[in-house]
Amino acid sequence: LPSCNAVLEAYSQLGYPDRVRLLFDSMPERDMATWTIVLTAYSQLRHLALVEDVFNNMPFHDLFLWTAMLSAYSLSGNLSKCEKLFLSMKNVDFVCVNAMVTAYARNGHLEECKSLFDKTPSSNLVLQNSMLSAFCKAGYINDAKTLFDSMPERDLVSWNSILDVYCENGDLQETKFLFDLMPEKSTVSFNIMLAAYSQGQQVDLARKFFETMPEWDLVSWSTMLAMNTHNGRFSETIKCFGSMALEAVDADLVSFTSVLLGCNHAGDLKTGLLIFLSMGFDYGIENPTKQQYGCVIDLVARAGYLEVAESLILSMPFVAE
RNA sequence: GUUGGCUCUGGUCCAG
Repeated sequence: LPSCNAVLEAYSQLGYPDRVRLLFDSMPERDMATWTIVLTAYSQLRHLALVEDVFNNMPFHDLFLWTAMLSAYSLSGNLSKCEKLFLSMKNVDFVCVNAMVTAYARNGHLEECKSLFDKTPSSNLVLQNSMLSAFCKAGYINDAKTLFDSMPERDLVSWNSILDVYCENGDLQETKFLFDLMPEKSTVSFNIMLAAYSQGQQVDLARKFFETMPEWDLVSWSTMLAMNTHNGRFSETIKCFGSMALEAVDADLVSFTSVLLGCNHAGDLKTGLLIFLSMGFDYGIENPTKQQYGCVIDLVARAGYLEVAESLILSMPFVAE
């Protein structure tokens, strides 16, 4: 059973919800861990109905499962259900309180977030990191800095969070200063620094910095794609998209959006269509969003193929506006 | 003496 669960969790982390489902259905016995893994897998899909179904059909509930459910409500924007569940819980621990703190922050309720944080007797590192990130999201730079400075210990997440505060605030100098000061760095740290250059309109510096990065993940590439598109450097966007494939980093919905926007701005119908089709055929992205359909329809229509544009509109999986 | 839950980074259309 533990090994089954481990495989189940691996499928979930790799993003294979279908396999999670298949394995789950075929498992002869299941324990609490099994259910929690499945619930978490579904909640990452943002498919709340499915998650609630699992939760309600559970024979037993424990703290882990409740926390996973809190997180599911939080991710899907159901703050009131989240809060209700939290208040109904008899025992809570740090992980669970932290999930609730994050839920408030994620859904724009900084007051409640801060209040729960302050109310929690002995804070810990993760909780403080969540609060840091909450201040960042709300643009409370000074509160973030005060908290960061007062923390008895800091880990990589703390540093990345405070780095992001200055990056989001558009303070390139301070971001760079902190970045150089960091005791250790991860790809996330590099990605934040890259975003700071990009936000500061320092396209050339960003490009240079990108070259020096120890490794690139999907976020690094997406940041570059978006930057090139925003600055009207369409050929760079396409070049980037090609390099990304060469590095075997699979583009996702976010990175495709930047590329399609680039095609749109450049009025490159041929490339836009190729990319749009490749998204489904080669990358298995079956659910283009309105924004992506919008790019392609715009391109097609501007090129004068009004009938094609019309049939595209009719083929969309949602109602046209 | 590790089978499961929480914290950090990317596109933001539409609307206004």
